[in-house]
Amino acid sequence: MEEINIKISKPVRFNSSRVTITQLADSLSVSKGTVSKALNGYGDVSSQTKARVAEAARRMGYRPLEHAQAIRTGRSKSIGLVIQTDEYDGYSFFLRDFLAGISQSTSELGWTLTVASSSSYSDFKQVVCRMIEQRKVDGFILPRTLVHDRRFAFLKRLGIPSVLFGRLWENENDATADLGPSFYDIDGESAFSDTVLRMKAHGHSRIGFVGAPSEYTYAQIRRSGYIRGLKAAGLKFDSKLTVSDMRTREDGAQATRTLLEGSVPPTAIVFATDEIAMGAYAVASHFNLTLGQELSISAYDGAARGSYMTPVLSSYRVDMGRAGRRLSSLLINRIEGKMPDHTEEIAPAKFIKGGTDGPPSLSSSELARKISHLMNCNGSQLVT
Amino acid sequence: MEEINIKISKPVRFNSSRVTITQLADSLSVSKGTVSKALNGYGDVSSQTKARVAEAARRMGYRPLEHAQAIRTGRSKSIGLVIQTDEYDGYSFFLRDFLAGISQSTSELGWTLTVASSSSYSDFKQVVCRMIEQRKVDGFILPRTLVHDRRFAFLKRLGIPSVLFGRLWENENDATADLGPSFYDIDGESAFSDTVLRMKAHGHSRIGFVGAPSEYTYAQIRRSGYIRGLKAAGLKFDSKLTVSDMRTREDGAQATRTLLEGSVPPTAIVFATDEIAMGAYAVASHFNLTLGQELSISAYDGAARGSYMTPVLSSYRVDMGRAGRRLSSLLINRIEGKMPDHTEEIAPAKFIKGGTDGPPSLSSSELARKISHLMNCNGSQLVT
DNA sequence: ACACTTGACGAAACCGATTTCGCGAATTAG
DNA sequence: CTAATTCGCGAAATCGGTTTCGTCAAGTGT
Repeated sequence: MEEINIKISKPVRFNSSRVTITQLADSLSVSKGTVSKALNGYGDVSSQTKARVAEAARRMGYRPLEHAQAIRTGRSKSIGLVIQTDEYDGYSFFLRDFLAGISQSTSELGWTLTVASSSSYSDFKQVVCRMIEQRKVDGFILPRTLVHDRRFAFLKRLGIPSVLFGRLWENENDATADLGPSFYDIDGESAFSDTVLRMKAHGHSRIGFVGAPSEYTYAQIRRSGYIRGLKAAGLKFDSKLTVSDMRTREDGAQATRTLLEGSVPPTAIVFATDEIAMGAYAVASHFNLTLGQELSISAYDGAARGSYMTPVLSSYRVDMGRAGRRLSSLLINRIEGKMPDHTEEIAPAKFIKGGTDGPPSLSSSELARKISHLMNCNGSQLVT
Repeated sequence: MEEINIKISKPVRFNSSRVTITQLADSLSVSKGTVSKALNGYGDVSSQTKARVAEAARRMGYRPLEHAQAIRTGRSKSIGLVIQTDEYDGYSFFLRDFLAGISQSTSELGWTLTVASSSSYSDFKQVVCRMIEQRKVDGFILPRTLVHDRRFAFLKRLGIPSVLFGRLWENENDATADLGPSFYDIDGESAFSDTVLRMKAHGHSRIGFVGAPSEYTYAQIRRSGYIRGLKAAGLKFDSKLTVSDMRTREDGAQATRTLLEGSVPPTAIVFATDEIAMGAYAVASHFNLTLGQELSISAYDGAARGSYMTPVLSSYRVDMGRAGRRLSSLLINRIEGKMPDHTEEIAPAKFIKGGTDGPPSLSSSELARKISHLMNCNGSQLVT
């Protein structure tokens, strides 16, 4: 009987240096089923084996191929973000920090961030369907919630998990045990309430408000903060001191002008966003009013946009990186079932003192007189 | 022989409404191998069968599951973008349009966009390796190229396709047939050359330049455009009229001041970015100079950032959406082999006339006199 | 007319995981 | 001490595709 040396050379395809579950199983002389079960915490494996497998996996640097997992489990370990190109370019200033926050936390948890864009609601639906059908993502982060947010309703109907940046406003499901969506939001209400109180403390008693487009939840929240502040300050709400649905700097200028030309004008105006507030600078300079003295203004925004102005706009800063991080881990934990279906988190905004608010140097009637005088002299052309 | 009716009820797992290749194959009574080969254009299938399969696929709305393809082919039909959080927040203004452009084109081609972020170069390497190892992406778009871009070199070494937004500057592989990276870029050189010529046409003859951080390719390109413009205008380069490596608005103010306090100050200054140029406003107001008359300035940026200033900054606008779209389709076509490995595309920037450039109302020496007079009176405190 | 290529397709292996199922050993119950 | 569970694990099916290989029929050369 002769001995034959047979060398079976497995076709060692260049495996791009990944360790597969088969290699790991072979090296432990167990089946790959056992390895899989051990790593996924089935009760089916002895704790001793579990430890051996875990140790070997760590040592060999094994990481399961998520594509392969996805085809069996239907989970892709990826979350989706659809940026909307159809809306006013409001949050483009914060987008970078927001994205960085999301992707940072996502990647720390071993997940992936998939970004798409949509130019309309029907586009949104299409994009989402494609991603879901292809199982590219397991859930979505929805930024910039609307009062009646069809996006959330749509995803909910499809059974796709989502978390919102911002709240819904409506209470459509009040009778049921349905708790509504999970969200992370900034406490805009307190910020605006505080702003009013601060103005009151400066000595203002006529305080105006210029609101953002009312379809956005944040617009409602900021407005109700303004009203809460008035109450707390013992001032009464005067609809002649408020304007709504402003969007751009030009809108803001127009609104400021409208308020100032009233018979009893406000000596302080609170703006829903920095963008809108920036319109006030042109009007103030047109009426020759020193901001922070003859007219006080304050606003709110996620970024230091107002810091480009002179004087620097008093405003609130939002930590968008944190928002992204929290939302991402909220969503992932929820998908993995590590967290109750319903979570709410509300973070404070941070006041950034600028030079545009202070004690009024003119009373409302003095201000009215100054303005009407200028109107008579100058006509009404105004460069924004 | 009795006939037995056996009803084999396949376990109809809820397949989330996807059509699988098996279903498609069954409905055509061919094997799934044939279907796959037909759809992927193998020569192994008769053109008649190909047509039948294609027709049925269309009719049934079959779309192969990309995860499943990925585990066999190693291709995930997804491109990656790593946004960098470690650099000055320069392009955050354009990020939204850029992203929207990328994802739009990506999605039109049936691909996906995966976004990650990194806070350093070594972080970048890690992030990239993870994505590659997991075969999450087939290639990368690299924004904001550096003169010596280690990111590109790194990916090239790994054999991962990439396209750059911006060029490299170095010519490291001149002797070889290596053509360097594919890129899309904006013709900043012409923009700056044109700006100098425009200033010359206004009547300026001392034209300064304030440059961006020299590690960025765009900084080199803009600077060389400035120099080309000087040559074309018949002016000679004076190193006392240029400053480099500026980044922020404060840097810009400092640079402006340095240039203006020279013995023969420039009557016009060209800034590499809007951000830097915005520092000039404070200096101009400090020295009581009217922009667009006593001092002309012009800049360049991807966004209308300068439009927040009064007067509006004369500048260039870049179509970031288009950049994103082109880069994405460039990369995808290249990965699919439909395009040569090397492609260059250079698009023009669009001049946006503001109010900060015009004929000089003072000569350089008059300007110098005015400034030195103010310096003697005012001391040198300057608020930016 | 016969060997020889070529064309078109099915069967089956494969990619890298998860999950079901069944079996033998160890443990518990009666 | 035997019967019934429970435990731990391997074998094999599965997910939805791609790719290799073998086969059989039709077409070609001499």
